[in-house]
Amino acid sequence: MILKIDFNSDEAFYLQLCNQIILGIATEAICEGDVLPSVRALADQIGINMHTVNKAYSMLRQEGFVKLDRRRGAVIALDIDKLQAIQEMRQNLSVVLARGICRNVSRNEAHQLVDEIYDLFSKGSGRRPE
Amino acid sequence: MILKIDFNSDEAFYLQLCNQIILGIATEAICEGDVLPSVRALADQIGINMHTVNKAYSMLRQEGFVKLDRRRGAVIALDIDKLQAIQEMRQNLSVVLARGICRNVSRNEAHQLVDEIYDLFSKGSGRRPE
DNA sequence: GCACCTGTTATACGGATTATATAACAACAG
DNA sequence: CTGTTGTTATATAATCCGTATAACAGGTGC
Repeated sequence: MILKIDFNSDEAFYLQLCNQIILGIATEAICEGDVLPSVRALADQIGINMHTVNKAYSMLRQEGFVKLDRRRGAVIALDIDKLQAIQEMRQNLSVVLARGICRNVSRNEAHQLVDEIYDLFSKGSGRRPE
Repeated sequence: MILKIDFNSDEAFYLQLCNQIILGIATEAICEGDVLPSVRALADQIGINMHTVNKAYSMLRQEGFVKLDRRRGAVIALDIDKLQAIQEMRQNLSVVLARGICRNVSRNEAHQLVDEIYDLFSKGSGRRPE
C-alpha cells in the first residue's frame, strides 16, 4: 500500500495518514494482521518527521484500528464497536448531508454516492458480501 | 433559530457555528432571505468574541451559504454549484464510510442512516415563524 | 450633521496545535 | 552486542484559535 502526503493540503499530515490507512483497511488493500511500516521507515519514505507518523499510529491505536507491538511494529487489528461506529457515522453524515441538501442534492443522489463508494471499496476480494 | 457553543468540544467555535447554520438551512429552520444576527449581537448572545463569529460568517460566505450586506447583515443566499457539492460529498463520504466499513457497518445500514437523516431534516422541526 | 448600526480591517496577545529535531530508553531479534 | 521496534522527553518554529482594543467605510434614521 502506498502512503503519500499532500504538502499543499490544509489537513494535518498525521490526519492524512490516518485517513489513508483507514481507507486502506476499508478497501482491503491492507487487512487484519498486516504490518505497517515502522515509524522511522515510513517517515523517511514520505519525507516527514518520525513523530508525525508516530502520532498517526497512536491515534489509529486509540481508535481501535491497529495494535502497536515493539517486536513487530504497527499491526492492523480491528476493535469493532459497531454501535459506537454507527453513532459516529450519524453525527458525521449529518454534517456532510446537510451541505449537500443545501445544494439541492436529492436523497436518491446521496444513496447513489453511498453505493458508488461501497462498490469502489469492495472491488477485489469479498470479505464482506453485502 | 438557536445557536449554541459547546465549550468542551474539541471542534473550533467558528466551525461549530458554521455547521449549525448549515444544518439550520438544511432543516429549513432558516431559509433563503432570512437574516442572521449581527456578528456583535451573536457574539454577545453566546458569549464569545466578535471576530470568532465574523470568521464563521466569512467562511459561510466563501462557501456560498450567505451574502454579507452592510445594510442588513448576514443574509442566507445559496450559491448552488451542485456538481461541486457532489464532488465534495464524495470525498467526505469516503472518509466517513471507510470508518464504518472497518467496523462492519453494512451497505444497508449506511443507506438506513442516510434515510434517517433525510427524514429528520425534511420532517423534523420545520420552519418556525418568527 | 449626528448618532447608531452594519461588516471589515489592523494590530496585538496568550494558548493550543502542528511539525520538526535531537536524544535517550525499554523490549525484543539475530 | 548490534540493530530494530515503539515510546518518552525536551526544545524550537510556525500556524491556528480565541480574545481584545481600535479604527474604518457604508448605510439607516433622526
